[in-house]
Amino acid sequence: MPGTNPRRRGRGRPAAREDHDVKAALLAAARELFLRYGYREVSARQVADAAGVNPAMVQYYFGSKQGLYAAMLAEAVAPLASRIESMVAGPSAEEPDLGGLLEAYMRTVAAHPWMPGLLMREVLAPDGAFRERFIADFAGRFAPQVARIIGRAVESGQARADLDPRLTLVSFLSLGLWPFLAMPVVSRVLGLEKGPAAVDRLIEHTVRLFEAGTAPKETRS
Amino acid sequence: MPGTNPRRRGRGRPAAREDHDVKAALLAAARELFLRYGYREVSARQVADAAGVNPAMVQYYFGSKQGLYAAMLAEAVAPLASRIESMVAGPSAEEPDLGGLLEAYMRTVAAHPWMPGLLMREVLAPDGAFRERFIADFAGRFAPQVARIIGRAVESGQARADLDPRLTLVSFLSLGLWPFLAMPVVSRVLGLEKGPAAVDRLIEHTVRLFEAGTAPKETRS
DNA sequence: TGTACATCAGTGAACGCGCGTTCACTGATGTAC
DNA sequence: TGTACATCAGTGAACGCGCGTTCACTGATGTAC
Repeated sequence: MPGTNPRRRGRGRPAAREDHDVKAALLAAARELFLRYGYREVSARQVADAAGVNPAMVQYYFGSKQGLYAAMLAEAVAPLASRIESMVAGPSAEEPDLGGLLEAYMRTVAAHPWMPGLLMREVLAPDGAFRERFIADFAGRFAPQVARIIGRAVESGQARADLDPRLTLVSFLSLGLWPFLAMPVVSRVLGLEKGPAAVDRLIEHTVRLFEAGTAPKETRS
Repeated sequence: MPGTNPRRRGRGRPAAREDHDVKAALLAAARELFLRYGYREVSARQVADAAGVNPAMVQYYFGSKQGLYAAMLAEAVAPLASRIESMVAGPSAEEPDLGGLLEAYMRTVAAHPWMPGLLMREVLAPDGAFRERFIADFAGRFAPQVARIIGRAVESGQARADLDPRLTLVSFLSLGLWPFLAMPVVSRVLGLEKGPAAVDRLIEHTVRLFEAGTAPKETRS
């Protein structure tokens, strides 16, 4: 009875087990490794090892390493995209609250620590494989919407009249994103603490700076 | 006369030529490729090809691919470091002008387009090979100095009293660095122009936003 | 319910390729006499 | 100045390795009768 001997090398179709979903394990491992270290830095074998799975399963389930990455990315980004969608489509559209929007944005980024790194890698890399798709699906959708919100704030007198909405969006994104990326280094170099309280303080500081920086000139509270 | 026949395969010590400095060619090619695409993305063979040089020359002159990268980096960063050194040690130390400092910082970055990408890659990569050295030589030296300048501005009443100098430095760096990194994408998504005039406008906008954002509350010009 | 068999999930070895690096070797150049 | 030779700059082929991917094969599972 060679087929039923559990000591035999694991060839042939393995017995079904509820706790062993190869595809999901690959996706989870891919998420953990790719989002942290980037596509090029991680080999398909490393992902398979981390998932406890035969390397050939990458091709079996996803066609290629790129296919696995794309599937993982879609899964990871989808909830984020819908969250940002609701942020920019919410009441902000009617009566813009740039400070509130910045805070919501920063809290979203803080809740998804892999986001700045991913964005940097995809935005930055002069010939990243997923750059175009990322721009089309993500940046291209939300950036103009937020720029319009800022424009409305300028028109309604809630923000400084000489503000260029697009440059202000660049400042908005810079202030909200980069700090999270730089935090590990900054906290070492400047002795800043980490943890949720530090994140709260960073967000509070940043929102105040941005609000003061964009407030109309002659207004006082 | 095999040795003097120019058609013979190029073995043996090549005749000296003034216009052919192998080491300098490697450094130049390394600068161009590594600073643009990053260490891991570029192979030593690619650098050698770009330099028009035998791949073994990487080991011959620099010991290893890492050695070549380190030599290139030292050469590229040295003038930049001294420039920043003079910026933070200049009159800013006595009577701080944060807006002026930000403008000088941004102009330096704009003049060295590879700088943000390099910083991102070295700062970002969770286990980049040169991360520690970079922090020790660069970030660790200047960041505390600038934080001190900001602190002095707060004490002297030139900046808002409730400002945390370290968090303000984070905002300072974010505003000054990230836009250059994101510019290629932002200009596509938002239809921003490129070129020196656009850089001027970005810097003017950013300095104004930062100055207004850090200005004391009750002061008016 | 029992049996025959197509399908299905997965294995494990191997493929070709580019990588960083090594190494035996070459002939021009510099130096000593 | 001429000659002998150590040194020096560089060549070109090869090394072992990890990569993404392919492929022949296996035996459990699902289905048809």
